[in-house]
Amino acid sequence: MEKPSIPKGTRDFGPEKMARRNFIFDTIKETFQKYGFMPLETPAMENLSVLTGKYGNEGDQLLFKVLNSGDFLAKSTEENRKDYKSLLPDISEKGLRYDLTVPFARFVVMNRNDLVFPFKRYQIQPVWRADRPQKGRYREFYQCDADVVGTDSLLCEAENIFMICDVFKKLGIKKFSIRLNHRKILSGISEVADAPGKENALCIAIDKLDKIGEEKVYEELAVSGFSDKSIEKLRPLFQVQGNNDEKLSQISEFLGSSQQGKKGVDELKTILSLASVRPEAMKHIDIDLTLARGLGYYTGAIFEVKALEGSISSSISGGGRYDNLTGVFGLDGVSGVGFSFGVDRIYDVMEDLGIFPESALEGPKAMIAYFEDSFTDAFALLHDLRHAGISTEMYPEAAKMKKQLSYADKKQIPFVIMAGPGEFAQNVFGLKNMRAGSQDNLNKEELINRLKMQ
RNA sequence: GUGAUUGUAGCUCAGUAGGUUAGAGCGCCAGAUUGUGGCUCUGGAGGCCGCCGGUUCGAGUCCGGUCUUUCACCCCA
Repeated sequence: MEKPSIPKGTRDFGPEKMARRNFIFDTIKETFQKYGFMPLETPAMENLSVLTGKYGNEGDQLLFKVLNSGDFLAKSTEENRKDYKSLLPDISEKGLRYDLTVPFARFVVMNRNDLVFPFKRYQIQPVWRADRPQKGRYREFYQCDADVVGTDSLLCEAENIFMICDVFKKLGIKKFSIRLNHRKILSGISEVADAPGKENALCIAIDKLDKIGEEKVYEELAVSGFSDKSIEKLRPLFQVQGNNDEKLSQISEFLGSSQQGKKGVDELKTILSLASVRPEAMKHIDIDLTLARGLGYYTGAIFEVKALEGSISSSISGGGRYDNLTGVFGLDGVSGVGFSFGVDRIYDVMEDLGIFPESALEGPKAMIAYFEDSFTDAFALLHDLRHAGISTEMYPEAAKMKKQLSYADKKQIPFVIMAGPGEFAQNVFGLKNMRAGSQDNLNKEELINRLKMQ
């Protein structure tokens, strides 16, 4: 006998975990819908032509490829078999989706004539990456994306911030910070540092600030080819402090005449002023010039969310604006803004804080415990209870009372209805509250009404 | 992709210097209690010691490989 196993970096989710995960998913879904987003699902597999080249060289390596069916090897040429890169197109033309954004862009392009723009969609599906697993990093994980495409309005950014606040409030995560920055400010910074073309290297280095410290960032910049002079010009950047308005005026000064930078600052000011209609949301927003976010396609405001309580410090949500999402698929000029919740990490944060509500358990409300002689009567009562909308089950066989109650206990079913022949004859049932250990005698109607109210 | 690390019962983990029959706690099953779960007591089941190969009279223990786990880097949610 071979011991069963699951692939590296994948997980099973048992009933308790699913109850908790569904609580998170449902909360996010409700919020997305409340803000007018419509659901979308795309296939697990995409054609490799859709996926490759969208995530950089690193990304292509992390794509799971799907082998063609049939005798694919026969179709390959001797020449191509020499190394795997040239062989690949012969043996694989499909891959598992790597994120939800690229399939979404593909969908928008394919359906551009039928969609109502601005188009708002949300999408909650698993994605796959052939990465090496680590703490909080899996080869299969869920993304919860919401994007709106076809408008430049900064209202969207403000709404994203509100959605984040709504979701975390509902989940019970009270202390979190939404770090906000702007890609054009970062461009402006690289202009000021006389290194206009090196924006990416600048972002990668700056993004590591809280992880490796200021001096190491300078070292990294030097390695990436920044001159000492450039680095020296960057120093004031790390001295920026104060509240959000103060930070923005300092960075405005730092950026001087940079047109790019000025536009970024102006946009952030607008977003802040829009967000100010909800003062409690403003408390979470934190302008942070060192926030870079890796994804290459962002061009406008970017933001990232971290929990400030508990021991999980990685980001639990994030997003930003992109000017040309669909350009690679031949549709230019579609601007959009989107963000995503990291469900796995939100789960970890909530577990760490012990804030999952008990109602997240998705078991039945009641169980009927009965005896051999009352099997048929119990089965009929079961139907009546379900018909009244009460989630109920009965133990499938007339086992010993101890066994039936123990089953209810383990499944954390809150109520057990004691229903033997005597009970049915007199229409008086024992309703046992498993939590309290107490028991009341009720007739069928009272029983149903009582359980409905619970 | 680079460098480490882990693997013993369903779970968490002991296992002395290589030496008969591999242990504990929790969980599971049964009974004490024939119509009442949790608590207690008694008993029981359950292990190719990750897998393959090597060293040895003898390997859970030492060596090599492989898979897996965890961690750092790269990158990322």
